[in-house]
Amino acid sequence: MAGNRVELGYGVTMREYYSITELTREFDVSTRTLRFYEDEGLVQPVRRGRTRLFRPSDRHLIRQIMRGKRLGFSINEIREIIQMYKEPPGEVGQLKLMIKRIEEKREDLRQKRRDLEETLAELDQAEESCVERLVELGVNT
Amino acid sequence: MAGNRVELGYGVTMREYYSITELTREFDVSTRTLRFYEDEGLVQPVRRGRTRLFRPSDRHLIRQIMRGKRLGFSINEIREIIQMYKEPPGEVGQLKLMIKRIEEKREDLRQKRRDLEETLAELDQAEESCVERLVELGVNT
DNA sequence: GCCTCAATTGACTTTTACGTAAATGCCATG
DNA sequence: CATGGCATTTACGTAAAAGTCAATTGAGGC
Repeated sequence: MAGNRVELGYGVTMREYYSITELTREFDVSTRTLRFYEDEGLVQPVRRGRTRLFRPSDRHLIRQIMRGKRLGFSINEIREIIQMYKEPPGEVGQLKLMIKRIEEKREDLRQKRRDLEETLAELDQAEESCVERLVELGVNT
Repeated sequence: MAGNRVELGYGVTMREYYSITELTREFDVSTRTLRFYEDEGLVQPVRRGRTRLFRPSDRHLIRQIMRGKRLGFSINEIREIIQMYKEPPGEVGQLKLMIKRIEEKREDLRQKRRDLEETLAELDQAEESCVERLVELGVNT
Protein backbone atom coordinates (compact mmCIF):
# COMPACT_ATOMS: atom_id res chain seq x y z
CA MET A 1 0.00 0.00 0.00
CA ALA A 2 3.14 2.22 0.05
CA GLY A 3 4.23 4.56 -2.75
CA ASN A 4 3.13 2.23 -5.49
CA ARG A 5 2.27 4.97 -7.95
CA VAL A 6 3.73 6.05 -11.27
CA GLU A 7 3.90 9.51 -12.77
CA LEU A 8 2.09 9.68 -16.10
CA GLY A 9 2.98 13.32 -16.75
CA TYR A 10 1.50 16.67 -15.73
CA GLY A 11 1.43 15.39 -12.18
CA VAL A 12 -1.06 12.65 -13.00
CA THR A 13 -0.25 9.39 -11.30
CA MET A 14 -1.74 5.92 -11.20
CA ARG A 15 -1.43 2.75 -9.19
CA GLU A 16 1.50 0.68 -10.29
CA TYR A 17 0.21 -2.64 -8.97
CA TYR A 18 -2.53 -4.25 -6.93
CA SER A 19 -2.38 -7.08 -4.43
CA ILE A 20 -4.39 -10.21 -5.06
CA THR A 21 -6.75 -9.53 -2.17
CA GLU A 22 -7.42 -6.01 -3.33
CA LEU A 23 -8.60 -7.41 -6.63
CA THR A 24 -10.61 -10.20 -5.03
CA ARG A 25 -12.49 -7.50 -3.15
CA GLU A 26 -12.93 -5.25 -6.15
CA PHE A 27 -14.26 -7.99 -8.40
CA ASP A 28 -15.78 -10.19 -5.73
CA VAL A 29 -13.90 -13.33 -6.66
CA SER A 30 -11.64 -15.62 -4.65
CA THR A 31 -7.85 -15.74 -4.75
CA ARG A 32 -8.24 -19.23 -6.08
CA THR A 33 -10.08 -17.84 -9.07
CA LEU A 34 -7.41 -15.24 -9.85
CA ARG A 35 -4.67 -17.86 -9.53
CA PHE A 36 -6.71 -20.09 -11.77
CA TYR A 37 -6.85 -17.36 -14.39
CA GLU A 38 -3.11 -17.04 -14.12
CA ASP A 39 -2.69 -20.79 -14.63
CA GLU A 40 -4.94 -20.47 -17.65
CA GLY A 41 -2.70 -17.74 -19.02
CA LEU A 42 -5.39 -15.07 -18.93
CA VAL A 43 -3.35 -12.75 -16.70
CA GLN A 44 0.37 -12.59 -15.98
CA PRO A 45 1.00 -10.68 -12.77
CA VAL A 46 4.66 -9.99 -12.08
CA ARG A 47 6.29 -11.35 -8.93
CA ARG A 48 8.09 -9.88 -6.01
CA GLY A 49 9.55 -13.03 -4.53
CA ARG A 50 6.60 -15.36 -4.70
CA THR A 51 4.00 -12.65 -4.25
CA ARG A 52 1.89 -11.70 -7.23
CA LEU A 53 1.74 -8.06 -8.21
CA PHE A 54 -1.13 -7.26 -10.55
CA ARG A 55 -0.64 -4.30 -12.81
CA PRO A 56 -3.32 -2.04 -14.27
CA SER A 57 -3.30 -4.07 -17.47
CA ASP A 58 -3.99 -7.23 -15.48
CA ARG A 59 -6.76 -5.44 -13.68
CA HIS A 60 -8.30 -4.44 -16.98
CA LEU A 61 -8.04 -8.01 -18.21
CA ILE A 62 -9.85 -9.22 -15.13
CA ARG A 63 -12.57 -6.70 -15.83
CA GLN A 64 -12.92 -8.13 -19.33
CA ILE A 65 -12.94 -11.67 -17.99
CA MET A 66 -15.77 -10.83 -15.61
CA ARG A 67 -17.74 -9.29 -18.41
CA GLY A 68 -17.24 -12.38 -20.51
CA LYS A 69 -18.36 -14.56 -17.64
CA ARG A 70 -21.52 -12.58 -17.13
CA LEU A 71 -22.26 -13.05 -20.82
CA GLY A 72 -21.94 -16.80 -20.38
CA PHE A 73 -18.69 -17.28 -22.26
CA SER A 74 -16.46 -20.17 -21.26
CA ILE A 75 -12.87 -19.61 -20.23
CA ASN A 76 -11.73 -20.72 -23.64
CA GLU A 77 -14.05 -18.31 -25.39
CA ILE A 78 -12.91 -15.54 -23.10
CA ARG A 79 -9.33 -16.43 -23.92
CA GLU A 80 -10.13 -16.11 -27.62
CA ILE A 81 -11.82 -12.76 -27.13
CA ILE A 82 -8.88 -11.45 -25.13
CA GLN A 83 -6.54 -12.54 -27.91
CA MET A 84 -8.56 -10.31 -30.21
CA TYR A 85 -7.97 -7.25 -28.09
CA LYS A 86 -4.22 -7.75 -28.24
CA GLU A 87 -1.77 -6.23 -30.66
CA PRO A 88 -2.84 -7.30 -34.14
CA PRO A 89 -0.48 -9.79 -35.80
CA GLY A 90 2.01 -8.71 -38.43
CA GLU A 91 1.27 -11.16 -41.16
CA VAL A 92 -1.49 -10.65 -43.70
CA GLY A 93 -2.95 -14.16 -43.48
CA GLN A 94 -3.06 -13.94 -39.71
CA LEU A 95 -4.71 -10.55 -39.90
CA LYS A 96 -7.41 -11.75 -42.23
CA LEU A 97 -8.01 -14.81 -40.05
CA MET A 98 -8.29 -12.61 -37.01
CA ILE A 99 -10.79 -10.32 -38.72
CA LYS A 100 -12.83 -13.36 -39.65
CA ARG A 101 -12.83 -14.61 -36.08
CA ILE A 102 -13.74 -11.19 -34.75
CA GLU A 103 -16.66 -11.13 -37.15
CA GLU A 104 -17.76 -14.53 -35.89
CA LYS A 105 -17.67 -13.40 -32.30
CA ARG A 106 -19.65 -10.34 -33.19
CA GLU A 107 -22.28 -12.48 -34.86
CA ASP A 108 -22.35 -14.54 -31.70
CA LEU A 109 -22.86 -11.42 -29.63
CA ARG A 110 -25.58 -10.16 -31.94
CA GLN A 111 -27.43 -13.45 -31.48
CA LYS A 112 -27.09 -12.99 -27.74
CA ARG A 113 -28.50 -9.53 -28.09
CA ARG A 114 -31.53 -10.84 -29.96
CA ASP A 115 -32.01 -13.52 -27.31
CA LEU A 116 -31.72 -10.86 -24.66
CA GLU A 117 -34.27 -8.54 -26.20
CA GLU A 118 -36.73 -11.38 -26.67
CA THR A 119 -36.31 -12.53 -23.11
CA LEU A 120 -36.70 -8.99 -21.83
CA ALA A 121 -39.88 -8.61 -23.88
CA GLU A 122 -41.33 -11.80 -22.47
CA LEU A 123 -40.45 -10.72 -18.95
CA ASP A 124 -42.19 -7.41 -19.61
CA GLN A 125 -45.28 -9.33 -20.62
CA ALA A 126 -45.04 -11.56 -17.58
CA GLU A 127 -44.80 -8.59 -15.28
CA GLU A 128 -47.73 -6.93 -16.98
CA SER A 129 -49.84 -10.03 -16.40
CA CYS A 130 -48.92 -9.94 -12.74
CA VAL A 131 -49.77 -6.26 -12.41
CA GLU A 132 -53.07 -6.75 -14.18
CA ARG A 133 -53.89 -9.59 -11.85
CA LEU A 134 -53.10 -7.36 -8.89
CA VAL A 135 -55.41 -4.68 -10.25
CA GLU A 136 -58.16 -7.27 -10.66
CA LEU A 137 -57.69 -8.13 -7.03
CA GLY A 138 -58.14 -4.48 -6.21
CA VAL A 139 -54.65 -3.93 -4.88
CA ASN A 140 -53.41 -0.37 -4.87
CA THR A 141 -50.22 -0.53 -6.86
CA MET B 1 -45.46 -38.07 -39.34
CA ALA B 2 -49.05 -38.94 -40.32
CA GLY B 3 -52.11 -36.70 -39.86
CA ASN B 4 -50.81 -35.18 -36.68
CA ARG B 5 -52.46 -31.79 -37.19
CA VAL B 6 -55.22 -29.89 -35.38
CA GLU B 7 -57.73 -27.49 -36.79
CA LEU B 8 -57.48 -24.07 -35.21
CA GLY B 9 -60.42 -22.60 -37.11
CA TYR B 10 -60.89 -21.00 -40.55
CA GLY B 11 -58.99 -23.95 -41.98
CA VAL B 12 -55.80 -23.08 -40.14
CA THR B 13 -54.05 -26.11 -38.75
CA MET B 14 -50.90 -26.80 -36.78
CA ARG B 15 -48.75 -29.73 -35.80
CA GLU B 16 -50.15 -31.58 -32.83
CA TYR B 17 -46.89 -33.13 -31.70
CA TYR B 18 -43.24 -33.62 -32.61
CA SER B 19 -41.00 -36.62 -32.16
CA ILE B 20 -37.88 -36.34 -30.08
CA THR B 21 -35.57 -36.69 -33.06
CA GLU B 22 -37.40 -34.02 -35.00
CA LEU B 23 -36.70 -31.63 -32.16
CA THR B 24 -33.09 -32.74 -31.74
CA ARG B 25 -32.60 -31.81 -35.37
CA GLU B 26 -34.45 -28.53 -35.13
CA PHE B 27 -32.57 -27.34 -32.07
CA ASP B 28 -29.33 -29.21 -32.64
CA VAL B 29 -29.28 -31.01 -29.32
CA SER B 30 -29.09 -34.68 -28.41
CA THR B 31 -31.97 -36.84 -27.27
CA ARG B 32 -30.11 -37.20 -24.01
CA THR B 33 -30.39 -33.46 -23.54
CA LEU B 34 -34.12 -33.37 -24.14
CA ARG B 35 -34.65 -36.27 -21.78
CA PHE B 36 -32.50 -34.46 -19.28
CA TYR B 37 -34.76 -31.43 -19.56
CA GLU B 38 -37.73 -33.70 -18.97
CA ASP B 39 -36.09 -35.16 -15.86
CA GLU B 40 -35.51 -31.61 -14.71
CA GLY B 41 -39.18 -30.85 -15.18
CA LEU B 42 -38.62 -28.20 -17.82
CA VAL B 43 -40.78 -29.95 -20.39
CA GLN B 44 -43.49 -32.59 -20.01
CA PRO B 45 -44.07 -34.37 -23.30
CA VAL B 46 -47.04 -36.73 -23.25
CA ARG B 47 -46.51 -40.42 -23.93
CA ARG B 48 -47.83 -42.91 -26.38
CA GLY B 49 -46.61 -46.10 -24.79
CA ARG B 50 -43.09 -45.14 -23.85
CA THR B 51 -42.62 -42.81 -26.76
CA ARG B 52 -42.48 -39.11 -26.01
CA LEU B 53 -44.76 -36.83 -27.96
CA PHE B 54 -43.71 -33.20 -27.72
CA ARG B 55 -46.45 -30.69 -28.20
CA PRO B 56 -46.13 -27.15 -29.56
CA SER B 57 -45.97 -25.81 -26.01
CA ASP B 58 -43.05 -28.13 -25.26
CA ARG B 59 -41.40 -26.99 -28.44
CA HIS B 60 -41.79 -23.38 -27.40
CA LEU B 61 -40.36 -24.18 -23.99
CA ILE B 62 -37.34 -25.76 -25.64
CA ARG B 63 -36.90 -22.63 -27.69
CA GLN B 64 -36.88 -20.60 -24.48
CA ILE B 65 -34.45 -23.00 -22.86
CA MET B 66 -32.03 -22.64 -25.76
CA ARG B 67 -32.26 -18.88 -25.57
CA GLY B 68 -31.52 -19.02 -21.88
CA LYS B 69 -28.56 -21.26 -22.50
CA ARG B 70 -27.11 -18.96 -25.12
CA LEU B 71 -27.39 -16.16 -22.59
CA GLY B 72 -25.38 -18.21 -20.12
CA PHE B 73 -28.15 -18.99 -17.67
CA SER B 74 -27.93 -22.19 -15.68
CA ILE B 75 -30.71 -24.75 -15.80
CA ASN B 76 -31.97 -23.50 -12.45
CA GLU B 77 -32.08 -19.91 -13.66
CA ILE B 78 -33.86 -21.03 -16.80
CA ARG B 79 -36.34 -22.89 -14.66
CA GLU B 80 -37.00 -19.71 -12.69
CA ILE B 81 -37.46 -17.66 -15.83
CA ILE B 82 -39.87 -20.21 -17.26
CA GLN B 83 -41.86 -20.07 -14.03
CA MET B 84 -42.24 -16.37 -14.64
CA TYR B 85 -43.85 -16.89 -18.02
CA LYS B 86 -46.45 -19.17 -16.53
CA GLU B 87 -49.90 -18.27 -15.30
CA PRO B 88 -49.47 -15.64 -12.59
CA PRO B 89 -50.29 -16.89 -9.07
CA GLY B 90 -53.60 -16.04 -7.42
CA GLU B 91 -52.42 -14.72 -4.11
CA VAL B 92 -51.35 -11.12 -3.58
CA GLY B 93 -48.17 -11.89 -1.65
CA GLN B 94 -47.10 -14.38 -4.30
CA LEU B 95 -47.85 -11.89 -7.04
CA LYS B 96 -45.76 -9.17 -5.44
CA LEU B 97 -42.91 -11.62 -4.87
CA MET B 98 -43.07 -12.69 -8.50
CA ILE B 99 -42.98 -9.10 -9.69
CA LYS B 100 -39.93 -8.53 -7.54
CA ARG B 101 -38.18 -11.55 -8.98
CA ILE B 102 -39.07 -10.54 -12.52
CA GLU B 103 -37.58 -7.12 -11.83
CA GLU B 104 -34.38 -8.76 -10.55
CA LYS B 105 -34.07 -10.89 -13.67
CA ARG B 106 -34.59 -7.83 -15.81
CA GLU B 107 -31.82 -6.01 -13.97
CA ASP B 108 -29.63 -9.02 -14.58
CA LEU B 109 -30.45 -8.89 -18.29
CA ARG B 110 -29.80 -5.18 -18.44
CA GLN B 111 -26.34 -5.77 -16.96
CA LYS B 112 -25.77 -8.39 -19.62
CA ARG B 113 -26.82 -5.89 -22.23
CA ARG B 114 -24.29 -3.35 -20.97
CA ASP B 115 -21.60 -6.03 -20.96
CA LEU B 116 -22.60 -6.98 -24.45
CA GLU B 117 -22.45 -3.45 -25.83
CA GLU B 118 -19.06 -2.87 -24.26
CA THR B 119 -17.69 -6.10 -25.64
CA LEU B 120 -19.08 -5.33 -29.08
CA ALA B 121 -17.46 -1.90 -28.95
CA GLU B 122 -14.10 -3.39 -28.05
CA LEU B 123 -14.40 -5.92 -30.83
CA ASP B 124 -15.18 -3.09 -33.22
CA GLN B 125 -11.97 -1.40 -32.12
CA ALA B 126 -10.01 -4.60 -32.46
CA GLU B 127 -11.28 -5.12 -35.97
CA GLU B 128 -10.48 -1.55 -36.88
CA SER B 129 -6.90 -2.03 -35.69
CA CYS B 130 -6.62 -5.10 -37.87
CA VAL B 131 -8.02 -3.33 -40.90
CA GLU B 132 -5.69 -0.38 -40.36
CA ARG B 133 -2.78 -2.73 -40.13
CA LEU B 134 -3.83 -4.34 -43.40
CA VAL B 135 -4.00 -0.94 -45.04
CA GLU B 136 -0.52 -0.13 -43.76
CA LEU B 137 0.65 -3.32 -45.37
CA GLY B 138 -0.91 -2.11 -48.61
CA VAL B 139 -3.49 -4.85 -48.86
CA ASN B 140 -6.51 -4.08 -50.99
CA THR B 141 -9.41 -4.55 -48.64
C1' DG C 1 -44.95 -63.55 -36.72
C1' DC C 2 -40.72 -61.67 -37.64
C1' DC C 3 -37.55 -58.04 -38.71
C1' DT C 4 -35.62 -53.76 -38.37
C1' DC C 5 -35.15 -49.14 -36.97
C1' DA C 6 -36.01 -45.77 -33.78
C1' DA C 7 -36.63 -44.86 -29.01
C1' DT C 8 -35.87 -45.78 -24.14
C1' DT C 9 -33.36 -46.57 -19.88
C1' DG C 10 -29.68 -46.68 -16.73
C1' DA C 11 -25.08 -46.54 -15.68
C1' DC C 12 -20.88 -44.62 -16.21
C1' DT C 13 -17.75 -40.88 -17.99
C1' DT C 14 -16.33 -36.22 -19.13
C1' DT C 15 -15.56 -31.26 -18.99
C1' DT C 16 -15.60 -26.82 -16.85
C1' DA C 17 -14.61 -23.74 -13.28
C1' DC C 18 -13.48 -23.35 -9.60
C1' DG C 19 -13.68 -24.91 -3.89
C1' DT C 20 -11.21 -26.64 -0.06
C1' DA C 21 -7.68 -28.41 2.88
C1' DA C 22 -2.98 -28.90 4.38
C1' DA C 23 1.48 -27.39 4.92
C1' DT C 24 4.40 -23.61 4.77
C1' DG C 25 6.52 -18.70 3.83
C1' DC C 26 6.89 -13.77 4.74
C1' DC C 27 6.52 -9.81 7.46
C1' DA C 28 4.85 -6.26 10.70
C1' DT C 29 3.50 -5.45 15.42
C1' DG C 30 3.12 -5.57 20.37
C1' DC D 1 9.79 -13.85 19.68
C1' DA D 2 5.25 -15.16 19.36
C1' DT D 3 1.17 -13.97 17.03
C1' DG D 4 -1.77 -12.74 13.35
C1' DG D 5 -2.64 -12.02 8.81
C1' DC D 6 -2.13 -12.51 4.19
C1' DA D 7 0.37 -15.31 0.53
C1' DT D 8 1.82 -19.51 -1.85
C1' DT D 9 1.87 -24.38 -3.61
C1' DT D 10 0.07 -28.92 -4.22
C1' DA D 11 -3.39 -32.00 -4.38
C1' DC D 12 -7.78 -33.64 -4.29
C1' DG D 13 -12.93 -32.72 -4.49
C1' DT D 14 -17.31 -31.38 -6.65
C1' DA D 15 -21.61 -29.73 -8.98
C1' DA D 16 -23.73 -28.85 -13.35
C1' DA D 17 -24.81 -30.34 -17.81
C1' DA D 18 -24.60 -33.18 -20.62
C1' DG D 19 -21.91 -37.25 -23.65
C1' DT D 20 -21.46 -42.12 -24.40
C1' DC D 21 -22.48 -46.84 -24.36
C1' DA D 22 -24.90 -51.10 -23.81
C1' DA D 23 -28.91 -53.52 -23.25
C1' DT D 24 -33.74 -53.53 -24.05
C1' DT D 25 -38.31 -52.57 -26.05
C1' DG D 26 -42.00 -51.02 -29.29
C1' DA D 27 -44.23 -50.14 -33.44
C1' DG D 28 -44.84 -50.35 -38.16
C1' DG D 29 -44.03 -52.81 -42.60
C1' DC D 30 -44.21 -57.07 -45.19
